[in-house]
Amino acid sequence: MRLVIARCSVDYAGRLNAHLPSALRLLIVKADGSVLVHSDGGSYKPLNWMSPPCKLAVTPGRWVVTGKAGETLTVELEEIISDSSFELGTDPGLVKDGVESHLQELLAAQLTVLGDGWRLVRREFPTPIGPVDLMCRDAGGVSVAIEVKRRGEIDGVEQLTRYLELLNRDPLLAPVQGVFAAQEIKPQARVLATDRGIRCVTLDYELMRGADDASLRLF
Amino acid sequence: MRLVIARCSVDYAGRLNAHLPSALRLLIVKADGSVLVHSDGGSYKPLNWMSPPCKLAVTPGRWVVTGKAGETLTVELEEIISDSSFELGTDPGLVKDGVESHLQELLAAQLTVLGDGWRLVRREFPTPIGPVDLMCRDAGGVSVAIEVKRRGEIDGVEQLTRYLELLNRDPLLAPVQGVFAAQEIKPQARVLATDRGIRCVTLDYELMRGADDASLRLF
DNA sequence: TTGTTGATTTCGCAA
DNA sequence: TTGCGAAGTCAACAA
Repeated sequence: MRLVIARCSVDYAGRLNAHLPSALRLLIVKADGSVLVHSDGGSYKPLNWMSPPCKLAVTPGRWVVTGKAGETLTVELEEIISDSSFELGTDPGLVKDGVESHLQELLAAQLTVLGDGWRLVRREFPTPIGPVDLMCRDAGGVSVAIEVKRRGEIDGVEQLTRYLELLNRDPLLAPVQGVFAAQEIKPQARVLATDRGIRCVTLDYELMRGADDASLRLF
Repeated sequence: MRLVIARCSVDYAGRLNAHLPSALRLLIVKADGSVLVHSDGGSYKPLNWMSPPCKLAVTPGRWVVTGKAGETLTVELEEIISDSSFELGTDPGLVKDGVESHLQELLAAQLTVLGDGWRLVRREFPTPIGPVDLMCRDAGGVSVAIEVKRRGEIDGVEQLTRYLELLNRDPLLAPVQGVFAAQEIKPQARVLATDRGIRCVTLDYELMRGADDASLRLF
């Protein structure tokens, strides 16, 4: 990894064109040849960058990075303040806990959140257009397809609608009800879901995780 | 901006929990207090990070960064290889060209691309499920809702279909026709749109920008 | 290889 | 401030 602090201007030409006027910035060249241009603010996103795979051509005062699809990042170096390189080696990688799949697990184990007497048919119930997160039957034996999201937006409602349309063609399952379950449901998504007869349920992750821990402690 | 190369392990606790085992990494502390943990590969996204606004508490061998919502990033420093700081100043920022909003502007100013006698009712025409990019009336006074995309895919057709369904419930507007306009329209999107009676129009960005420049030169 | 979906998404615009 | 849609989205996983 090479770190350069330099006064530079940058141009990108690819899907769009973008230009950065001259200023002091941090340039990072990673082991795979990818280049990041960072300012001293903003978020984790660089001002400009080139993703791997790409090729870096260095000439005095100018770097030209060319990507797989022919897009180019051109860095004009005007003044180099600092230039250093380090061998970091490969990274063991990130371990995550608490994403959608976890939410799905918890809900599958706590169907009483949705109603008494519900039972799980299966998780990741397969359909020709993709898997339904949870397939259940309610106390009356009616099929219910559940879409689980961390944040419920319109796309998720569309997704569930497509599943329901398909599932309702199967006489062994029909009629199939829909439940849209998320930690947070956007107003527009709620309007669309309600308009289509889909029930919306807000999930409390901390509460569900707590209930899960409590049930584990009983054994 | 402070750059540290160090052997470290990192823990994040917020919306989710994430852990990074010990390894050599680049740590960036920006002027606004935000922290980025980068490995020597991957993309421009850090392995772990804390976005501003946040507060950094430094003790020997340990950094604790606390975010606005109480989430924390904890870095355990085991061995520091390099540690340097730089004053970069504020960045003039990025200039972009070629994104959807620009395409929408150009089309609004050049409705003749779609047909003679068309007039613009308004851009970003509001509906309960989101704004329609362009609302127009054709030469015969018939309402037309236009969805503008850089790349036309199925999602865009679905979006326009939702708008049309809603708009056609309004007796003051109905019947409302649909136009799907994009620089590039995927075959599947074209098939779906055509099947639903939506007209597809491919936009030539360079040509439209040229026409725009030409019209400006007349004044 | 191609497509789909999730993300600590981030970013920008408009109400 | 808040909400919503786009992004040079990226990245993981399945077909």
